[in-house]
Parts: sequence; structure tokens; C-alpha cells
Amino acid sequence: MEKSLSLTEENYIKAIFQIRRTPESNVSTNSLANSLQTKPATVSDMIKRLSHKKLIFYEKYKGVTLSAAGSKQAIKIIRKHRLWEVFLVNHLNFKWDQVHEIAEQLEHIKSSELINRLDDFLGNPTTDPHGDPIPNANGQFQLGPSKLLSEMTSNENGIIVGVKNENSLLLQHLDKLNIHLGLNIKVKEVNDFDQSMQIKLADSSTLFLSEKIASQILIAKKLRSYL
Amino acid sequence: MEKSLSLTEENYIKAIFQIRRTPESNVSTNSLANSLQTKPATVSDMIKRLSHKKLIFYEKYKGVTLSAAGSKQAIKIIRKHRLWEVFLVNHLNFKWDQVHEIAEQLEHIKSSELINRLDDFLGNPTTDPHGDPIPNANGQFQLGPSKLLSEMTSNENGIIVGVKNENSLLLQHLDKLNIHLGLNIKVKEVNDFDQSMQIKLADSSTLFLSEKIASQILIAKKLRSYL
DNA sequence: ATTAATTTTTAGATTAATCTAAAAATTAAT
DNA sequence: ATTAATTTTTAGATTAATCTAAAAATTAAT
Ligand SMILES: [Mn+2]
Ligand SMILES: [Mn+2]
Ligand SMILES: [Mn+2]
Ligand SMILES: [Mn+2]
Repeated sequence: MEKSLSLTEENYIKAIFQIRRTPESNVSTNSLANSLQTKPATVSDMIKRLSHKKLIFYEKYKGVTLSAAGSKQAIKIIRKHRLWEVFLVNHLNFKWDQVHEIAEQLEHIKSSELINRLDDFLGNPTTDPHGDPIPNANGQFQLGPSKLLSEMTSNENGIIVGVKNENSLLLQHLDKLNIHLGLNIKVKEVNDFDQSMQIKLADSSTLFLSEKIASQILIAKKLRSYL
Repeated sequence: MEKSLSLTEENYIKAIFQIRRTPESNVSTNSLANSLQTKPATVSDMIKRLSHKKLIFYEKYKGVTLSAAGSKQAIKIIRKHRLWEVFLVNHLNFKWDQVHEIAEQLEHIKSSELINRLDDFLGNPTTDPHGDPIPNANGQFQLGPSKLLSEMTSNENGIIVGVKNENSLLLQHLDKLNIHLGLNIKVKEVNDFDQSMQIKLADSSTLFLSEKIASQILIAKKLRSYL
């Protein structure tokens, strides 16, 4: 009974899922246009179609929210995206900064049989190469509490569990600094003027990070547990 | 400099490559329409576009042939299709009759880096699960001499090296008969009336095959060697 | 509470891919 | 060599996805 979406429709649904703060918060036309690199007029049109298909709730000038059906589709796409990323990194030796673009294509391959077998082949991973949780076949995934490194204050500590952004330049920069998932860190000092910070690693070495970078790194008290 | 083709364009180029007998022989509008499950009028339109892009040579009412650029593209797509089929069968435990449809999607994923790494990951296989040769990264592949089982006469023998068709029902039927690639066979008798035949296997057991099935099985004197 | 700025929608076009129906060209049959 | 049958193309429409320009609605600023 679940009608198959076009590639474009899938990208819209996924973008809405990713942009919104909470499941209830509305996503604006402009933010979608921005995220999908298209024009607001185009978004307005597509929104009507998705609304007609009952994938989103839409009130003119008030933005959109995902319906249950829409969320389900979004989670499916994200599951595929992240599983393919694991495959690319773990089995084809890609670096974590090289896989996003390819996964953007692979996430649209239609075959639940395929994705479930891939999941098994990969050993049912619970996080992708960027620390993001991978939904299981039922679409369930649990996101442990985490916050941005930039929100931490002096002497707080925690573990790096993810990056907010998959921009290649950022990921390469983190590589250069030897910052990776699972790393234990402690905030030594936060600069009042520009919010840059010094952090201490487990081996007692210290690192200097700009606010721009610190605001892309997700920290948790302990490693997040997923379904 | 190589402009990227749309999914539809890729399917046309591949169909032309697969339908033609020799690189020079013309492919008709109707045969393309038939193969692509579309209407002749649609094919006429698309043909103009591909011709304009210099991927095919086209003369009105005379059918089309692939240009060098077109052939190159076709071979790339076929390479991807077959490598993905190997992945699906060898690593995700799909049966040979289950992979074609999924590979039809995967063959359009754009990333030569991806496909070359996949090739390495798979151990640079030379044939796909159906016995078809896999072009290498330069697009070269060598097709050893082979003919249809239905073209063989009494007492001729050879090795099954491929199937012409990837229809699930055919492949499942062959499975049931225990007919697989690499099998040594000998033609015992050909029925004059319906061209059905009895073949003898290495273990001296015999099998009855209709002409319809025999005309789908490719036989070679020895296993084909590929680049 | 008006006015100004911003956001969103509508109107009208365009392109790729598709279709049906009819016309034109080619090929096969008498 | 005509006529008939078949194949291919053209003409005219449609749908999804996109755009620019202008209108309408909402939100922010005085
Ligand atoms: Mn990604
Ligand atoms: Mn990721
Ligand atoms: Mn296939
Ligand atoms: Mn195959």
C-alpha cells in the first residue's frame, strides 16, 4: 500500500526530517529551499504534492511537519544512507569525509531485501562513520543525550560521539587534529572573547579549537546506546 | 569533459549496446521501444537527443548505432551492473535469479572511485553470476567463442558458460534442473519435430530440455578467458 | 497602528520524458 | 509496378520538476 516516492520527493522528506528541531516544529519554505539548493517557488509547489500524498501536514504560510507516513519514509532513507556509509568506510576503505556524496545516491536504491541483507553483512552496526545512529529495520533508533562541545564549560568532560556536519573540509581538519569518535576530552579553558577553547585529551596533550569547530562536535557523558 | 547522462539516457545507450548484433548493425526504433517498454514515438524523440549529444549515429528511418563515446558509456554501465551482481550474490547471499532488478538500479550510481574499489573488494572478478564477462576499468573485455545449446547437434559436447536471459523463472528452472555454469554437457539426441533435446551430464545422468530453454544457454568448447 | 521588510505563494514558462493519433516513409506482397 | 502492410516520424498533449517575476501574506520596525 506504500506508494514509492520519486527521488526528489525522497530528498524533500529527508530534508524536512533533518531540518526540524522536534517532530512538531514547522519547517519553513525558505529553509527547505536553502537545504535543497532550490528556489522557494519550487518548494511551494512540491510541498503541495507531498501534502496531497499525506506525507506532510501543510498550512499555507505556516510551514510543514511530517506525517507518520512521512517520518517513516524519512527514517528508511536515513537508515539506507548510513548503512551504505558504513559499507563504504569499512569494506571499500573510503575515508569518512568521502562517503556522504555517494551515500546520497545509494540511499535511493529501492529494495528492503537489499538493505536488510546489507545490514546483516555489516554486522548490524548501530552508528555510521560520523557517529550518527542507524535506525533498525523497524525504523527505531535511540539517540542518547548529547550536546555540542561549544556548549561545555571549563572542567567539564565527555566523549566525542558525533559530528553535526559532514562537510569534507571539516572532517579532514578533524583528522589532521587526530580528533575522532570515542575520544575522551576535558575542557580546560574557554576564551571569553571568541569562545575558542583548549581541550585536554586522555594522553594529557592539549588542543586549541575555534568556536566554529567546537560547535560541530557532539559530546556525550558516555557512549550513546542504540537499539 | 564527459557529460553525465540521465538515468533514461543511460538505459537507452545500454539497450542499444545489448540489442545490436555487431557494433555496426543498426538498432531499430521498434526493437528499442520493445526492450525499454516504451512507445516508438518516445524512442524517436530520445534518439534525436542522443544523436545531438554525439552518443549515437542516426539516420531517419534507418535505426541507430553507437558512437565510440556511446559504446564507452554502455560498457561502463554494464561493468557496474555486473560487478554489483557479483557483490549481491557473493557477499549478500542473493540467488542469481534475484539480483538483476537491483543491479538495474545500482548500475546508475555515479562514482568511478566507488566502482573501482568495489571491483578490488570483489577480487576483480572476470564474470558475473550469469557467466557474462565483466569489463575492466578500461572497458576492455574479451568474449570467448560460444554458441547456443540449441544450435548444437547430436554428440557435440561443451561447457555451459552463460545464460542469454536473466529472467527469474528461467534461472529458477535451471536451478531446479541443477544446471549451472561450468557444467560439462554432451548432446545425446535432438528431436526433429520440436528441437527439444536430451543432454548427458558428466555423471552420466541425462536431462530433457525444450528448445525454448536450450536457446537460452550458452556453450563454449572451453571456459572463456577474459582480461 | 502603520509602514517597511521579509517570506511565501501564485502566475506563467521551460525542459525531460512520456503518451495517443495521424501522417509519412519504407518494406513486403500481389 | 502498384497496392497493402509495417515501421517510423511528426504533431500536439501531459506530468514532474524546475525557474523568474510579481502578488499576497506575514512578521518586524518605527
Ligand atoms: Mn552522510
Ligand atoms: Mn553519516
Ligand atoms: Mn543483470
Ligand atoms: Mn548478469
